[in-house]
Amino acid sequence: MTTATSTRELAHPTRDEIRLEGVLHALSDPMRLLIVREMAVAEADLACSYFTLPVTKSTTTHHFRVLRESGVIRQAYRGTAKLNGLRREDLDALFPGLIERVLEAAALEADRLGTDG
Amino acid sequence: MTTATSTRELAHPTRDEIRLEGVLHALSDPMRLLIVREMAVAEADLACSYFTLPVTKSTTTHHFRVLRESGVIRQAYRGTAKLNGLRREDLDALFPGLIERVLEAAALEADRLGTDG
DNA sequence: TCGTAATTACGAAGAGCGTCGTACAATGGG
DNA sequence: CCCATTGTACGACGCTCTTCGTAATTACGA
Repeated sequence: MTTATSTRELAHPTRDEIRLEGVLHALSDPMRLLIVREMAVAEADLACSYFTLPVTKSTTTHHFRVLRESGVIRQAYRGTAKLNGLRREDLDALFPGLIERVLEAAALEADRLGTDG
Repeated sequence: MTTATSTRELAHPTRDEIRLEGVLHALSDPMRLLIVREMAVAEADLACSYFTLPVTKSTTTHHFRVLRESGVIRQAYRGTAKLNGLRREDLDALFPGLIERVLEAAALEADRLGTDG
């Protein structure tokens, strides 16, 4: 109802509010791990529509929200799109090296299983 | 029914059967993370009764099983007790450095939050 | 053999998760 | 102004999870 154009704000946990258990849980889902892996290799933030997951848009929205609310990613509106990016700095400050190891482990497992990522 | 004394066998996933998502999920529960943290600082394998968790024994058994079936720990009977130990070699071979980072992150978070582990 | 300590099995309650479908909202372009 | 694009809200379904209580199992020791 406010007159501002892009007032759509998204709730993010502050760095202090991020919990290890929440991050691990967020990463323990195959779809979300896939999202995070694609996001990690990207230089810039990506729109949700960039990710082509074998689930509906509703489900995709749900997974993005879980990732955001756990502190793994940051989301911001830009026009009709919503840009997503890893919160690398926050995660590395809280859990040094953790994300890198998870990404590396995911890549190794993908190779090992012959699947992709 | 067999005449052997300690035939009680426990099903463990082979190294190849361990999945990253399963490991992350297993570690995403506070109780299980607590168990793994205590196990990590121990030199030898520990009995279930060593761990004093704020849940009942039934629940503790459940968590140990989740950890075993995800490949995080190994369990073996010895008398009336059941000894538990981290599968460090398997985990490090599959996901190099991952467990160490998780343990380190858990310790950092415990310090940060003033809780313990 | 009997008792005790350690752990499991089973069933159940309650909550949460992943998924979907449909209807809705916001933005930008013609 | 209308429409296409992008993403959300809501309700629902089935499944899994965490937790418990109680009964049962196993092994050791007296």
